[in-house]
Amino acid sequence: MNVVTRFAPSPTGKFHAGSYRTALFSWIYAKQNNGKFILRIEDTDKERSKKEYEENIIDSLKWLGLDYDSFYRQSERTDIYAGYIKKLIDSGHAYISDENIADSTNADKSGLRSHVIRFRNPKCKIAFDDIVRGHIEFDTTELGDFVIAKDMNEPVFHLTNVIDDHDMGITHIIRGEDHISNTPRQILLYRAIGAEIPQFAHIPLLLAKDRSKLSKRNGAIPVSDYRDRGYIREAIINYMALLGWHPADDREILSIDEVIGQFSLDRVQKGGAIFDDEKLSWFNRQYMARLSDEDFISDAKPFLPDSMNGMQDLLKRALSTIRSKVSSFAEIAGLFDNSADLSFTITVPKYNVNSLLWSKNPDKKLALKHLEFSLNAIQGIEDFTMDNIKNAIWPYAEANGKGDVLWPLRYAITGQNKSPDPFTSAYIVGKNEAIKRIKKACELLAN
RNA sequence: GGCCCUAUCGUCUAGCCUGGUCCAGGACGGAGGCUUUUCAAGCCUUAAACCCGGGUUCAAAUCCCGGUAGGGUCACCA
Repeated sequence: MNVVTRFAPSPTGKFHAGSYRTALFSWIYAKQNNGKFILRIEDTDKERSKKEYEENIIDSLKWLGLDYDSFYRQSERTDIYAGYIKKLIDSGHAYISDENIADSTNADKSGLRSHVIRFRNPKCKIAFDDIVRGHIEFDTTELGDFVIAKDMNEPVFHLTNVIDDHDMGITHIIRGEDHISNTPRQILLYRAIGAEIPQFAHIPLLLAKDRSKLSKRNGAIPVSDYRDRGYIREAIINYMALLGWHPADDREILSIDEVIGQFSLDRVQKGGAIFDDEKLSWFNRQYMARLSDEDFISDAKPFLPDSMNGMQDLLKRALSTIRSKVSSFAEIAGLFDNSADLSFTITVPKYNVNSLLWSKNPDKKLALKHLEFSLNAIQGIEDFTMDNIKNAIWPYAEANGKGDVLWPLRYAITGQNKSPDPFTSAYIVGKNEAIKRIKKACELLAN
């Protein structure tokens, strides 16, 4: 069988994790079976559908690399639906119904039509076998004669969804669990139009922290925000794939190809999963760590503040520190802000003399003596590398007390309680600047 | 409320089909420790779960029944 899956969002909000995971599973399933993946914008609700949301969905899909083979927009298919509605009425499956608007239970009665097209419900038992949940049965009696169109040119979700899935040859409908209860009436519709019923796979919902359905108002962060914050797309895909699915072994870092290779709808979880931003962040860090220095710098470039322009050398010297401090590219800028970990590389630190003293042994003379040693050692280094700096000072520090020697040195260079170690810090600022700063600290201590 | 779905550490999950190898494994997060005596990262260690009650069985996280809890859905939205 030639597998065809689809992702059918309504453009009524930004593309967030909930719908993204649904799209991802559909996409993976299509790829894995050498099938086709279709994007269909379900914009039949003219009130709530917005072009900007459609663009956000398309952009996000593109950024993530979820490519589709065909693209449709329901608002452009009105004629097709009208044809089906006519057939349904002619065959007696549907009828034009007189509505008593006053009796409607609908809270908002504005916009209600006096005539509407309803499906003639045969009121029977419907059963289907869901790929992830197994056998599910419903009695459609309570559904009544549900509305399938407001008029010939304004069909409603259930109808357009069924017609399109049939028309586009969708073989597997992979969608959220919230659609389970829509399935029986859609099956009724498939039968009425004489269509084959596709396979259903209802995947569990993504939940907010309070275990309710993830939604815009409920902690759902748009995928485009992650892009803007400098997340790596593979990290997002990897993490999302693991929400509701798990490979047979214990590995968690999986490439997209590995996920496609191992994915199976049978192994999809039945219970909903809470989206955990911290774990996503960990995944992103893992993927950042795998980047070469060159790739890291080029990926980071768009996120660097203007003040970093022309400071490529500094960026390179500080790279190992940056890598250890950051879990997304957008965080790099913050590292160089006032009083942040790397601000000393841009602004010469100001501090109180006493800060130069190791708290467990606050002795000015001792600190001065050790600092003078470090100064000499550093002045004597020809090739100013991190290793050479360390080798020049480390034996002395071990002999004379690491805290006593290293704390004043680090503080002299960085002026901060929290910063990289003294050797790294010296290396990042460079030999001349390091000497300058240590000399200044010595003067302060001498007075 | 009706209908439907679900139920393993705080979170994501493995195991459940084919009962014993599970005093339940991995990962995130937590706690503690190590390190170039500050941070971060890294490494090591550690706490932490089979919703409850009945069965079936020599043996149940795994099978059966009944509760309970959570979620979804009940539109002229999708």
